[in-house]
Amino acid sequence: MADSYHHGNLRQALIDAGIKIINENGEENLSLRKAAAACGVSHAAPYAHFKDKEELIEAIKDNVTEKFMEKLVEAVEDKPSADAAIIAMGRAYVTFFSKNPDYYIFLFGKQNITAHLKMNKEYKGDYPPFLLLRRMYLLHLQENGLEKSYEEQEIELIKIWSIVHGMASIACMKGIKSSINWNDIDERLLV
Amino acid sequence: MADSYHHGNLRQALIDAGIKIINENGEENLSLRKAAAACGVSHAAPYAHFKDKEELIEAIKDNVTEKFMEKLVEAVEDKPSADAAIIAMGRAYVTFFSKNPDYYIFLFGKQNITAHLKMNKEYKGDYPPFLLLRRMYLLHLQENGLEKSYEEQEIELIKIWSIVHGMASIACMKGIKSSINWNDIDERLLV
DNA sequence: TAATCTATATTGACAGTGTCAAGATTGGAG
DNA sequence: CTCCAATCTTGACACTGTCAATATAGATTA
Repeated sequence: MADSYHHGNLRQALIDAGIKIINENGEENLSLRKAAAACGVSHAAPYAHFKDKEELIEAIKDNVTEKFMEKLVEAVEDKPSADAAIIAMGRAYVTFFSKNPDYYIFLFGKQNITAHLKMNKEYKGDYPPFLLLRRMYLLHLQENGLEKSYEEQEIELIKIWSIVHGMASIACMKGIKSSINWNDIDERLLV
Repeated sequence: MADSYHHGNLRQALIDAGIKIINENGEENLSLRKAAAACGVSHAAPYAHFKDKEELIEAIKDNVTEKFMEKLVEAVEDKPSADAAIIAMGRAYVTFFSKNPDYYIFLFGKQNITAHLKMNKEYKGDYPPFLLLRRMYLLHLQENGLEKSYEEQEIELIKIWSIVHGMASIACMKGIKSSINWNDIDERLLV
């Protein structure tokens, strides 16, 4: 099936090839033609599966976000308390992008994330990692018998996420503070 | 001088044209040829001033960073205390990018900021806004008679910056929490 | 002033890019 | 078996970054 006229699974093959190119040569080196060539297919073949270069990139983003979510969910599982889960999630969040700066730039760098979120109906207007954090946070309130207004909750949530996301962001700018071991200090920042 | 063979100030004209294109049509629409055309000059003329497209972009980054620093310095001036200055700086930081999401994406989005910092000798390995924050923070310690180890200082600094930078980052993702008025809550987050 | 030098700008070319239109191929539904 | 819709190819176009060769002009020097 590999060398027949029909590729068989070109869509996923293009996504995988795209991820490979991005990891090896950066996003600016990703082109539809190269991805097509990597799949052994003509330069216009991708247009049977993606209307745009943009649509391929969005598909790759979804794919990477899935991997991201796997790490977050994995970090949250089997934790004794919501607080521990939140800390573990923050640690995983920063670690993920610290290990893969290319992914951070790829996911958040290029453009407003809104367009991405809007394209993917499954998100229903909210970002999966943020939803996970909210779930953990509500658990935290419940476990500690706390009551907060909706606005207070949103502010605290944004505060936590801002710290973690900002750390991840800064962790990717290695030039600024490469001496700090992010894996060690993220816990101290979150408590 | 405008229509003579020699432009007179093509370098700055290209930077200004570049900023205009980015603000009006986004960075992905910036091309050397368009910037050259906007200056009424042939398509290869920019190569007399910039070795690369990248070098033009770096020059534009410097230019935008200057504008950014102006706002931060302005916010810090004439404040009664270091604490007030830090809060004002955080507010200005978020406001700047909240008003100009394109600038946030342009400055931090595309690639690792390291390359940019390394290219500009003037930075000497540290980012001007971060230096300003550190100065304010040291003032804060002094005013309140606090003594902290170097590592504690760095962690607190990163923590503050992470909140602010993360907020700015998220403020640019309007799709996620557009209902929040960032100008109102940043103070509550910082104290 | 006149000659020359250097920074600046032009012209023309090349490979690579995204995208579209027209046509070829194929697997599967009827 | 026939035909259709999905998939893929071929060929073309405008646009891009970049380079080499050349032209121009402002400044320097003789």
